[in-house]
Amino acid sequence: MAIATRERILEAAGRALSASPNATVDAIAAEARVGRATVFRHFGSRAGLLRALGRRAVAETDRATREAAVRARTATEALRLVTKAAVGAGESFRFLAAAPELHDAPETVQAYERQLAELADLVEASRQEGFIRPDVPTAWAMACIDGLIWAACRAVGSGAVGPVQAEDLVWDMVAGGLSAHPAGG
Amino acid sequence: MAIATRERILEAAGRALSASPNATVDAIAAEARVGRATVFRHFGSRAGLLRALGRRAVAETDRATREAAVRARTATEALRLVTKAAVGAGESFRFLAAAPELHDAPETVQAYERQLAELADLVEASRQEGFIRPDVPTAWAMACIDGLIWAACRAVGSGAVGPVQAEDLVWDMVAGGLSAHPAGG
DNA sequence: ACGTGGTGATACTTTATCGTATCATTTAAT
DNA sequence: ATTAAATGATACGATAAAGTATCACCACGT
Repeated sequence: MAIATRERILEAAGRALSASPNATVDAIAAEARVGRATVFRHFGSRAGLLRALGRRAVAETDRATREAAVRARTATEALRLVTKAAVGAGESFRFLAAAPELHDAPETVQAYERQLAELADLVEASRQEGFIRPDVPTAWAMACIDGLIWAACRAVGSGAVGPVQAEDLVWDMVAGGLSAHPAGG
Repeated sequence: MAIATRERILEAAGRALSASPNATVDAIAAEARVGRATVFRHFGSRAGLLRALGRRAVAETDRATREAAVRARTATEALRLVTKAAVGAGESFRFLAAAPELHDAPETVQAYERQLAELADLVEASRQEGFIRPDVPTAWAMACIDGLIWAACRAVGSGAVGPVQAEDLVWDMVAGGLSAHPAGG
């Protein structure tokens, strides 16, 4: 059951760390119903566990992004699908942004920056299609999307809105606030 | 120079903790150009320092909110002024939301919840004035405002946008995404 | 000049958590 | 049934940070 155990630890770590970013290995092991030693056997160290979580988040985001790119016929539609996908998946690893351990993991940092660059390209392309308004800085558009995804994840987590509704609400905000044609998408 | 030292420590703590939420007392003292012992003399413990920061944030937010309420003639205008004020001041103590030490400080938690309730009242009143659309849940409106303030603070911090521009951008998003009359405010 | 209060520096204790080692126990494959 | 691998429990050592105690120093008012 090596693989299952490993996966169980990763998911438990996600839960524990999003509840409190300084969760100890002990707490994570308890959350996973696993001995503390097993965590070290699988990941070597706490930092190793964090790195594994980072890799997982990057891979999952890439998968969702690729799927969106395949389905979408316009950049704007891709932007919408990517945003929605991020709302759905974001809650699982959104806490990683606050993990100082990952700032020292060049692998994860590079992948994250690549994803940001891809998102910037998407925003630019959507602007070319006339969706994003010319007067909105790309950096601000990206910050907004990020902040709204964050807000949606938190709202879902606290039960204020449902998971499916949250995706629509985020895109409504993006379309209303950043677009010249609020109805579009 | 007791008062000046205390204030200097508080501001240094704000900088250090927003840079990395686990900053040690040692790092905070260094940032304040102060001996580590002095920090303990003034605040007793690390948790005491965090509590003092929390009280400070609550007081500052209250002050800004009251000032906005005095100036504004409508709830919508008050919402706009409060939002802008939060963008301006938020960067100083936004990191406190991630401080687990404060979740155990009932005083700060209560004050924060009171402020959230006041914001909810403001959103409701603005809805009555026809600004916030009827179909937007109040909880989502508040989450959005929070997320956008967060985004603006980060964008300002990274230098992507200027501090004054950020306030306008946030309100543009709120007006465009949550309002029936995007021009208003 | 003198004493007082605030400060810096330093050494020390305590505590929490990481990480390692060990061994008995369970689980899965053959 | 036997064996190898994975696991749980536990104990241990190492380290980093919190918190305490002490002493020398400086600034300031009288």
